[in-house]
Amino acid sequence: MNTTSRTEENYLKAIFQLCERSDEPIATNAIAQAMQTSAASVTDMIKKLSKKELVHYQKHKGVRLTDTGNSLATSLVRKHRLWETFLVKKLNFSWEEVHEIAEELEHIPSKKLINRLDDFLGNPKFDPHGDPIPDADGNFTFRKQISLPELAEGAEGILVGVQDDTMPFLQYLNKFNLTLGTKIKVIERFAYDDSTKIIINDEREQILTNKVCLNLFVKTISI
Amino acid sequence: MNTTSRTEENYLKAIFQLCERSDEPIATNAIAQAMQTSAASVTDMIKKLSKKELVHYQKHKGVRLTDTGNSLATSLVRKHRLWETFLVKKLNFSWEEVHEIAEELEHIPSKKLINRLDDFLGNPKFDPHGDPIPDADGNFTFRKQISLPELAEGAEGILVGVQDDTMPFLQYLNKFNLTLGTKIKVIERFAYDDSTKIIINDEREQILTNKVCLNLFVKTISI
DNA sequence: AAATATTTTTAGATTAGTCTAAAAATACTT
DNA sequence: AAGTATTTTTAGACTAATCTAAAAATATTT
Repeated sequence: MNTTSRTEENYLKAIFQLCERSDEPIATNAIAQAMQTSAASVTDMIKKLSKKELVHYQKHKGVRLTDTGNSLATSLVRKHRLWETFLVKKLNFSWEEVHEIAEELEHIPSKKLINRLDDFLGNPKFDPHGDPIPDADGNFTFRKQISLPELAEGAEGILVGVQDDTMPFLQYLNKFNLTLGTKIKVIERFAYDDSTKIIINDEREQILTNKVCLNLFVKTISI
Repeated sequence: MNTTSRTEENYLKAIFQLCERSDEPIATNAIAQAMQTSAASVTDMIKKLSKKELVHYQKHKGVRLTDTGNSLATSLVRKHRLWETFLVKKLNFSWEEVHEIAEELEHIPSKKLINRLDDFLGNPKFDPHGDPIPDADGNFTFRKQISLPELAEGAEGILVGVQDDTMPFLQYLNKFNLTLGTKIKVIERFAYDDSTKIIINDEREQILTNKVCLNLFVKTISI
């Protein structure tokens, strides 16, 4: 049988996501943590995926996705992000609450379904979180993260990282609810003192000094 | 745990559907046939569902759904039919090809999702096959089948049965592609000879004699 | 009502995915 | 480089859902 179970799919996706940040092979323990399961279970599953040639694996050396494994995982990400877009744009869900439902929907197998959904949504390039949606061939625009001062006036972005990761700075951010994933819209830049007026999560206005802005990385959203 | 697995859900739905046509308790074998599995597996599952109080069961006496079992099955039917409607009305699937996909989608658990989908579709009362869609409380209009002459001019129906089931008649119907599930729209009735002009599947016009019409049962569609 | 046929249930095995506990391999520390 | 700590793998067991084959219960026929 050349079919993948829901569980196998979830493992593939977890590995895919762990690959995104590093080119190193992925450790058993890292997968166990991501999947909320034991290292022993992960080893079992890795062997199975390896036999199916979905991952490259040598004992004690971690795993990498094969090309088939990678394209399978990419198609899961495509489905996940298209369904999220559907939930937000058509069913009026807020973009914090869609993840869990999309985790389910992404396992619906029909290729025709997902391509029709893609068309129905107008072939969006990015999902409501600002993450790129792979097209039917698995290609997607990599959107590099930029620092907040590079974000144009009027543009929106998602907070995805910080330069300065010392406690005082992180505490400062927390005070203003500037947590990872927060949506930031640049309202205006003031040349006088280089400060920037933003709106946080479409709700609250806030002024940030240039020093703070330089330490924030965002991904732009263009829906 | 008060949660039902995908497999349990499929059994409940099968039992529900077998209940629809008869008030008798459902036989193990009937379920086995519907589920394409062995009678032994059915007995195992029945015991499990009985322990969960989703079915009433006595050995060798067949099963019935309990109230909870029934409302669970009803909510599956609701989901199935709403997703089918979505696929046909929004994603332009033809209504023969949606069943299989809806079999998957009906297991997505979120109540909020299905209610939003219902609203998005304009709270339809019937699915593309003409079957009634239960509302959020599990109530649905029972639509009795009528013979074709009872269907008003301009109205549409789905062919669901025949009175005369002799070979010559069935062959006659086949020649005109009047198979079960065919969509029939009444264009005009001619008093002169009691014949009826219909459109078959939105495609082909056809004239039927009264004798033929009297032998056809349809369910009306009101979308 | 006895014999036969059918249906349903039990018994015991199988597979996928998981677990814990112990063994083996690798990595770190001094 | 030797000893300790950590990570990974193996071994063996568990659960859900299934299977086949045999036993038990019910239904049908003569």
